[in-house]
Amino acid sequence: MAKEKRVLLKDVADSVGVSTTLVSIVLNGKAKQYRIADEMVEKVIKTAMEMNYSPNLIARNLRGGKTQLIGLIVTDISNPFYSAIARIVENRANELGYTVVFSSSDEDLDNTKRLIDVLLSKGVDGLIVVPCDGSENLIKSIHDNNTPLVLIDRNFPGTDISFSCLNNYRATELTTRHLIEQGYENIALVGYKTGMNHILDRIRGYEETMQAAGLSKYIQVKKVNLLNTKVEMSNVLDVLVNKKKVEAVVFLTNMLAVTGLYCLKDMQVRIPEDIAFVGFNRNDVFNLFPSTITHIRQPLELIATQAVNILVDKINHGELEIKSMSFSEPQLIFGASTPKKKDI
Amino acid sequence: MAKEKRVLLKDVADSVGVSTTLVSIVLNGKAKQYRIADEMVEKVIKTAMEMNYSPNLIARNLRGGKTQLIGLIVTDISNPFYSAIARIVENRANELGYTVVFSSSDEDLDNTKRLIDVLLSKGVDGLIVVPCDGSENLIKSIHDNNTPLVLIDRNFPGTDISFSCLNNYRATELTTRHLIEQGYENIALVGYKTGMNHILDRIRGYEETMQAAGLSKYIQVKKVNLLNTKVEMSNVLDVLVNKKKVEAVVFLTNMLAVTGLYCLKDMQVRIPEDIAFVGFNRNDVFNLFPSTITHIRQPLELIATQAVNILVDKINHGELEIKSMSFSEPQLIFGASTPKKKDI
DNA sequence: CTGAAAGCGCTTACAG
DNA sequence: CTGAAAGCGCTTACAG
Repeated sequence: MAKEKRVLLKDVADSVGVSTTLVSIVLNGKAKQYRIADEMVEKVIKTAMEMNYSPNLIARNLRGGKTQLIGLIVTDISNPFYSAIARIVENRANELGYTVVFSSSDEDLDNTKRLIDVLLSKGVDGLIVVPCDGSENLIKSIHDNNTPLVLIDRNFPGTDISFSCLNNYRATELTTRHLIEQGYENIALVGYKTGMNHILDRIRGYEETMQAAGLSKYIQVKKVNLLNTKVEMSNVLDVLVNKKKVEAVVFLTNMLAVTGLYCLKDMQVRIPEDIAFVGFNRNDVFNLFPSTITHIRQPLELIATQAVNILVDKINHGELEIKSMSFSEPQLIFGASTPKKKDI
Repeated sequence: MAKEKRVLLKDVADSVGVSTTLVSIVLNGKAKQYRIADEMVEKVIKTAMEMNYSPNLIARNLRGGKTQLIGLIVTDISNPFYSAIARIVENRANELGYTVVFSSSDEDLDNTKRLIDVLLSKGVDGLIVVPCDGSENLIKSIHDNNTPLVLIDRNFPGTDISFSCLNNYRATELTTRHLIEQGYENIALVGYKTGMNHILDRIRGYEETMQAAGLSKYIQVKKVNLLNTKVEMSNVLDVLVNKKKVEAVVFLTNMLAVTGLYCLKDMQVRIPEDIAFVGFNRNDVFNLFPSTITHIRQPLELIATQAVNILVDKINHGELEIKSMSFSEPQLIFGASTPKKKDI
């Protein structure tokens, strides 16, 4: 129970009877480069193992300026969508020898700024960020400061900041086209209030597809507030269902879809008998629903893995000037919630 | 776009025209202690602000041996239960000036060992760990090595390792007593295969309460495997419902409860008409269920906050020898899934 | 092939 | 009140 002193490089060196330089070289696999004698290499490694030596990364990092730490800023780690991303980021980062530090911004600009400062002062080698509304200038300044940085899930078009996200336009284009093919015309969209590009792209995908199909007069986009979503969602759906008599509704995020499901249930509106329903991303909740739910599937594995790959490239090869854009393609999963209209 | 050099302590010192010592003292709030002149303090702080100086924590840590980093090892950050804990840990850690590094062990001993090594070599000041089955010796050795360590969610009784977890015995005692009061007798339990104490305690709470009520002959504990839970759950529920004719079933984790809900739905077994149902922890899925679900509520906020508090105490006051045991009390949330038996 | 020494950016006795 | 210097534990030119 005595405070065991940690084994230092010097301890190993003393034990073998050589300099710390030699031990450091051997343990960093540069023996050949320095043409160290084979027996020496063996002896050093053996001793280090026996003494259970592990380098103090802090010291190593102070020297080399690298921590092998990646900072991940999401809006809320307890949101299943982001914790799923976090897990994939973690796995890929581990494979590449990195460890992940995470933080939640709660979609707040000041928080984001503070978190980035904290993470940078902890010495993270780079950042993966889900940017919040209004953070474009902040992110740009970090990027211009030559900090390796990759956006995930959302991006800033027109900047040279790298990102990995869904092809959002395509997601709603696919969805809308599917609904039209199934015979629906009065199709509504439910998103949330934000200036962020991922949502705007999803809205455009819907609007332009409706327009191209000559259904402009049915275009209606409802935006709820992210805060008291439940109340607003009830109101929005009440209008859409009872006043506008929409035939199908598309939700732009997973949380919106789940909330929508609850509200429709409360309103005793049946899916798909009374209204066709399309969600965004899979959710466990869908399992319990009488009919399977049609939804957009994001290739999360790909999106998150790409983000790490791009970031580590930047860190290692100093490819800070190069902008990597990774748009992953969505998949539409057909369920019973969007049957051919005549089938109802 | 030029690589801006980071502002160093020395830069500030040069700018003011004093030594780094002085700047360091002022910026660390020790001006009074060293009786530094007020104008000097003001000038230093002003200059540091203007130059946008932020200390290199790596260097500071190398010197002081502290990183203000906490390592959190859960079984899977993408499991909503653990991501909820992670979020609370994050919040409390931030309040206390710490940042969280997280890792997922996948309930695997070797992973746990590797992750602990990595986190320690990153220089985390302490660890919060959800220990996996068979990790007792590993954890003990870390603890004996005087690394600040707190277990969360699960604990090792009979050791002097601090922990913050639910009063697990009480959870199933409450539940079982409630069911008995509602008039049920043939009550079954579904857990999973593990030697970990939290599940064993929950089983004991059930068994001893059944026994005390003279219902020993009805005691039946089913254990599914965590891997292909779905298939095993179907089989288990088939036996319980169709063969054993149980009147009520209690699930020992949230994932088990949700899976149970799906399986019962597939089997077209109605809740509560055909069987009474008790879940563990709230889940969004419950919202969609025709009747509200009776479930055990863990005070997650308290459990996670306590874990951080205990850990930071250990880190700051070196209270490594003191064992802190925090058992938080469960709450039974009554729902429509466990009505009085005669009401059915 | 191997070692003495400088240096990464801080903090903190120690000296004045 | 203030500064010169040592030291945290490494790595890496530099010298031999």
